[in-house]
Amino acid sequence: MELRDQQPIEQNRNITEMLNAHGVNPTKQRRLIADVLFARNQHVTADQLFDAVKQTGSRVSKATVYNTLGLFARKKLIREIFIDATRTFYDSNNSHHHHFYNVDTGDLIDIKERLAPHFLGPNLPDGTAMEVVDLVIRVKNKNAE
Amino acid sequence: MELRDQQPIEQNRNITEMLNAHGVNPTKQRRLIADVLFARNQHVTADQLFDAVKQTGSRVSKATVYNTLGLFARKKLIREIFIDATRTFYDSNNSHHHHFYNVDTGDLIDIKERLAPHFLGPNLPDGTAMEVVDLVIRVKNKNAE
DNA sequence: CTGCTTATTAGAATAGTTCTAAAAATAATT
DNA sequence: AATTATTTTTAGAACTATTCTAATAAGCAG
Repeated sequence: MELRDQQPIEQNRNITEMLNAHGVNPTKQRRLIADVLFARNQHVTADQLFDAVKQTGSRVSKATVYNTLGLFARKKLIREIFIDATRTFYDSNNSHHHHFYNVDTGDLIDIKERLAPHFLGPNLPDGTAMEVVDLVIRVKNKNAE
Repeated sequence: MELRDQQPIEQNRNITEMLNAHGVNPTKQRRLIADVLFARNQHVTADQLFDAVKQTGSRVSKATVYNTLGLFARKKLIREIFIDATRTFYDSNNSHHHHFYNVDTGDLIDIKERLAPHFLGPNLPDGTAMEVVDLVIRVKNKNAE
């Protein structure tokens, strides 16, 4: 059996290193959550992630899911995307990119191209530093009235 | 007395015309809400607006404030800004512009410069049309850790 | 007027998220 | 190893912004 096939172990070591590298104590629950979250690039709600972790047979409380997502976001492991008052997504891809949001279907899609104004930095309000640029392009279906 | 000084009446005519022009039936409550909302360029929450209307001595239910803000936003009289799960602002300035949000102070500030990628239009997902471009640049205080 | 549609209302209900206080796990110290 | 201190997790209650409900009121057309 090749190392390549031992995904879970590899993944797990990577995850632990990843958490450490971002100053996150890699506890059991955080690793369980991260395993599911970083299995692929995805946009998930806290609730979806809570269910997804349950699917794996592991048990993590909802409070921990919320705490962990908040922590990961603060530590820049993931990105929070606030679509509206009832839709907060967490993006397992923390790289600089932006999103389309289809208001008719609820789809949230990555934008590949770099669009955001990096050149804007110098014009930030006095005494502030850039935290993150959130660009969401809301689109609607053409057929929908 | 010059016409210029008769703000309320002028304002009121303008408001009514404005609502009509956007296909909004200018009912009494909607005019009351619009009077307060469009008195100046501002970012308000539904609750703040509810209170502000009350301050004027008029009475409008909270449900109507929510309904009206939703309607105005759909009709593009105003813009909704989703800062996070507990902060939805309504911007009485519906022109194309963007925002700084200071995560430490909660301040939401207009960005004067045009930054957003208009040139992006052609690359929208299949079968969709542009609705709105929401760009929020989150900043933090330099002194804050 | 009379009926028909639209708008408003108070308050209940909902949904997403945060809080609380206790238990459990982990780490540090003797 | 035993003890203490610190951090993390947990269940469930609490909270908050928003939406829903179902009744009333207002506006309009015939």
